[in-house]
Amino acid sequence: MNNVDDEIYSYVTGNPPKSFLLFAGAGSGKTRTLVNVLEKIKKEHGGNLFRKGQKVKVITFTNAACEEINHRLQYDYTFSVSTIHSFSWELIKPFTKNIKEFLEKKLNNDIDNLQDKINKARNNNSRENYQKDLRKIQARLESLETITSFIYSPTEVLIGKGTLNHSEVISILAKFMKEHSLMQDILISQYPILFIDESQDTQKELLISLIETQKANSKQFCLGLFGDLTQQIYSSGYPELAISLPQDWGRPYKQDNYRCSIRIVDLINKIGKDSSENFIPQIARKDEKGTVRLFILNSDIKDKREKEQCIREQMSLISSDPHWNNIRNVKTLVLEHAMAAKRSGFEKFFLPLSKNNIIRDNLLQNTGACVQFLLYQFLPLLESIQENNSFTLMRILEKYSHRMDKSKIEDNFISFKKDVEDFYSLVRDDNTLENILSYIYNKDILEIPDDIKNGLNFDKQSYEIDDKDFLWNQALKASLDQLKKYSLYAKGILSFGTHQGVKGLEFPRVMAILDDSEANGFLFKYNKLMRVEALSDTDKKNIVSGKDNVLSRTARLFYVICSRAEKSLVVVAYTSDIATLKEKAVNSGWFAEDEIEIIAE
DNA sequence: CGACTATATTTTTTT
DNA sequence: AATATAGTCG
Repeated sequence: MNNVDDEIYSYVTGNPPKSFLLFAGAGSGKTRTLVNVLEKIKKEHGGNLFRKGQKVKVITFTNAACEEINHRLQYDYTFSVSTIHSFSWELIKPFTKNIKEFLEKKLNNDIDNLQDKINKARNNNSRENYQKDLRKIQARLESLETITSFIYSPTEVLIGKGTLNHSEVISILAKFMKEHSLMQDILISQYPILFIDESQDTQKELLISLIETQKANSKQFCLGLFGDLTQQIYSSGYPELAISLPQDWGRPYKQDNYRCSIRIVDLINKIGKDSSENFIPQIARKDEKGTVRLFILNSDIKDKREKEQCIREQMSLISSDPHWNNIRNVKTLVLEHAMAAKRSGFEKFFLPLSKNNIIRDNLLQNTGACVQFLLYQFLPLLESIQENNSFTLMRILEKYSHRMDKSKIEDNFISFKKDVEDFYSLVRDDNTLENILSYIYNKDILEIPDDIKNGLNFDKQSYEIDDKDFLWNQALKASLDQLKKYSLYAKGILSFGTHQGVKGLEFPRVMAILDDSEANGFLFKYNKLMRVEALSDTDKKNIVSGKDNVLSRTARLFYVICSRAEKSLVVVAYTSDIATLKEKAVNSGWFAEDEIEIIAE
């Protein structure tokens, strides 16, 4: 326990308890503090809580964080750790009637808005789209009557089964807590102490309702928010959190950084200062000096992948660290998954499928029948053939192949064996998935999921742009090699990560790639941050009115990615104007002249 | 043709 | 939430 841990412990166990917002920057040991405080609560008050049937609730942003904290608490029953979504769902689940009322209101409201748009639409195509949406909402509204209970399942739209999606679950809890003191009572009687990790990104409406709950029950309820406003990177968060809290809240802060080397702490302090006036600089606690470099390249340079490998090799010399040579030892951060796909060579397979949100989610989470078939049946089968491993091949066929069952009869077995042997010549990395799968389909070697089957036999005349059959058809034109690369990415073996996805993580060597020209989103613009691209009128308006804006938003994301690095960091910036970007990098004090390299061609 | 409007685009979150 | 692009109206 250190000072801040003791301070927080005394807030939580005081009479009355004091709620608090802990400012804990990157690498400051925030989770350590959380765990220390919780362990002391257990030691001193665990028995008391148990007798009252109460627990300390801890809310995290991701499943991964949930698992990490649970592990560090040794899965102790004094605590209940969950993601914000499952927390919300658990609380609202029993109130089917109220959820129905909420949905009725929401859906009617959506219907009115759509009706408005339909009336105003001048374009037939968009009118039809609105009408299509309208019919979906009306169907959902009608199905409400017969629903006896809801399920939380946003990936499958099961009409009539009463499904709720991510944002609905959060909104419903926020609304229930705001309007019904019963909901507040249920919460605080179960969980008199509630800690929220990554509170800077916690949904604004829910955070406000929790703060209101605390105000109304300040004698029996302690709300502890852990976070770092400089690391707010989701737009659903609450940027005004710090200034909106009641005066009687504690505001401890952790200023030390135990993660990053001295030079990196220096860099992130400068970025942080530019992102907000209220930024508190960190103090480096590591002895290591560390290395920071900025490489600037032209946006339309060819072979980005190759250039980036050259940069890794240069970094190995600059930082005297041979691990930089191997991409697997360097966490490479890109803004979007598509950029990782292009750099890793699975874009032909991934890009078409990513146009459909459900397939995309399945691809990124290894879920769904198609993805699981490809990863756990199809690929292992092909790899066993390529590796000439007949033992594994037989094991897979025995487990998954229908023809194996029928092969009890001698004649069947001989023809099956021949079909498999003939298959060998098709199994080449450069052959298309379509060719390989067609053979498997025709000879019934494995049972292929319907969506992939429909993709193989695609012959529709008209279809939507996210039609899953069409997208599978496109994706299957990719080579086996692409699927193999995707499989490595899906299993987390490739060293790529997205800028937002690595929140909370740390890596010895980080390559942060800034490439606006390749990005499809619209929220972040590194070239605006670097003063290369002019600010739009909207940007200027937002800045003048003190609203969150591209510059502050991008600066915070830049802060997050740079602060992941423990030893050394290279920022790879693509731009249309190398000279201006360099000037900004030097003038802002972020990089020294001799830390900047330019790759012209 | 200029003025205006509609649309698409990203990340993360669950059983 | 910001903006480029495609499409439509007068």
